[in-house]
Amino acid sequence: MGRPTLEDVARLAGVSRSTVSRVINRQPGVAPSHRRLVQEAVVELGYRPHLAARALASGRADTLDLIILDDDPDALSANPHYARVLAGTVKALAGNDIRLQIHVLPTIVGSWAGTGFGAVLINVPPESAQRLRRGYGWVVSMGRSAPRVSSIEPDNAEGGRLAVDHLYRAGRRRIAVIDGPESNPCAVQRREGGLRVIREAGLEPVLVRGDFTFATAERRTRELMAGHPDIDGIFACCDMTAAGARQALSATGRRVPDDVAIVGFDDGIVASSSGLTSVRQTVEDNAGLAARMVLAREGRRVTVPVSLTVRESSGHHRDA
Amino acid sequence: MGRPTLEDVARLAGVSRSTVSRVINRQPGVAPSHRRLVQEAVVELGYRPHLAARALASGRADTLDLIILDDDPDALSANPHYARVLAGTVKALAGNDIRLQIHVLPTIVGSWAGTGFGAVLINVPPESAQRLRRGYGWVVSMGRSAPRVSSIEPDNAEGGRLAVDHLYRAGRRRIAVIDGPESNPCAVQRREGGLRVIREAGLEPVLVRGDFTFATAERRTRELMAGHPDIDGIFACCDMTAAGARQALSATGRRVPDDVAIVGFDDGIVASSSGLTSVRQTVEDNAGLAARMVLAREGRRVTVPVSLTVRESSGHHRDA
DNA sequence: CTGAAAGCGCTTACAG
DNA sequence: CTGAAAGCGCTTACAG
Repeated sequence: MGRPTLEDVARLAGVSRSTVSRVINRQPGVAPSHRRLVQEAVVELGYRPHLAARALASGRADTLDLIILDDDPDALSANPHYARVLAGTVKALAGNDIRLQIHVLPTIVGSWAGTGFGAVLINVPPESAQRLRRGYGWVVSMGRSAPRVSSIEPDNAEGGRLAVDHLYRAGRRRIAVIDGPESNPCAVQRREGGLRVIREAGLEPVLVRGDFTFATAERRTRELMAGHPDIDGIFACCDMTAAGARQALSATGRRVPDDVAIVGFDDGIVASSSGLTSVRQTVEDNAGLAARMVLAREGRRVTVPVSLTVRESSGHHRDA
Repeated sequence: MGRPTLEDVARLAGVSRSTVSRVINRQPGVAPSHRRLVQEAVVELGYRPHLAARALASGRADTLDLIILDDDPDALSANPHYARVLAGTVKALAGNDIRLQIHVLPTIVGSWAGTGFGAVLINVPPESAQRLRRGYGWVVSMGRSAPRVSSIEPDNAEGGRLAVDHLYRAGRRRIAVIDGPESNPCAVQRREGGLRVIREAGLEPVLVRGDFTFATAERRTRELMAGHPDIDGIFACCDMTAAGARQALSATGRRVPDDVAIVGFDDGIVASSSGLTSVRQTVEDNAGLAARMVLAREGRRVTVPVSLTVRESSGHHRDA
């Protein structure tokens, strides 16, 4: 007999399809007694709305959009950070019969008429996020955004502090910070958190401009070590940057961590598979929460705690 | 005025909606003259089918399923290989208005009634693939599968040969191979390709049982080096395995590549971000091709060439 | 607060 | 080979 329909629920509850529809969609203006009857019928039949039908009737799609701003069209495979976002979103949507529409774009042009439930935004600058919010009705940004845009972000500044504090405690006194894109609030907060600790310790920070890519980090670290051969600690504002820095150090004959200790940020696969000390952020959980916030139309700004995972790159002792 | 509908096309072409539907869906039994009229109208109006409506009317979904078999529910973020598959699929589907339904499961239980266009299979053993093929109507397996299941795979045996040959040419004579799950045809072929080269060189191979995970590789490599301290080269059948091996070597005081050279397989982010020599397979392209094969109902078995990317872990010389 | 009815844009027997 | 018609499972004015 196939899956139960609205009609089945209506019949069992002894009301009209309209009423059932209203209850399902949490619309106001339904007598509490009817509401209860419908809810019971839904449970009894195990009813779940047919999303394609809803999409057709309502004109909106049964879709959650994931919008990733990145110049690299292959970013999804090149940057494991996105994979974590995707993983978290997929997990949050599991069983919900909601489809994910993934967009990887270099930039947001014009205005979008989002046709689905809404969108989760990655690396989208505040102004664009604002526009998308209007087009979509509902968006949640990963990382702080414009005032009226919901967001969820790790405690970036605290992460920066943890990283540099760790380097300092390990005895490092010439510490460089490699930051990320100036347009990325996360990158800026991490840098500032790190720089503050360096200054508070009475040290002179060395700042290197990064862009969250391996290649740039590698090049800039070579330049850094040429100009400041006494650097003994590096805080990189993401793991890819840390990996690039390590590559440059190794290529120029420095030992890690003996000569230079490195701490990254993300604690993703790049860090865990290569012994990189890193600030841990729960990307998967954050993305899952963002997705759920979109679906539930929740508007708020969440900051998530971070921690430090210590590995070999900052001097974790060997066990044999 | 909104997007054009079937009705609009029918009116412009001067035929019925039924006829238009038949042309759109490439069904036989339409007069060539009518077919042309419809096609012209489609182009003129820029008509594209409303997939939710089609899904509702036909009972099938506008969806491509991606089925990943993995014991780890977080595999999507833990293993960057899947991210590459996802990236390739998303790219192939871009602009097609087709949604991706992603499933990460420990095992395939019972029979599935696939409701969408079909499925791309990752790590699905032949018998299950066979069943899914029936349920879905159309599937394509990443990696060789049952006789009647279409597949696309890298030239695994050749990759194994390339890897070991490279170690041999670098002067390594005590070479170990860490393989993958016995149930995974890719893993088996890589191992056999590598072992053959070792034997052909008149050497005695050392085989280590792996499972494509970092943790197992780390543990087994410790055991390996305890039992065979003279090992000077390791071919690991995937990058995660290579990373685990390297971790174990470093933890037990061996230098890479000076004491032991390592070659992995995949050449994904784990390899490129940490100087790991690896056999390159074009996962993204392969996955994209698989997706397109499902949509086009193409049935064939494709083998894709591989190559070797040499980095520090096998003795690539330093540049400064 | 409630329901009858039209309609979303397609597909698919069915009759011809 | 073709078209009129029913129907997929919902939503949403509209009237009451």
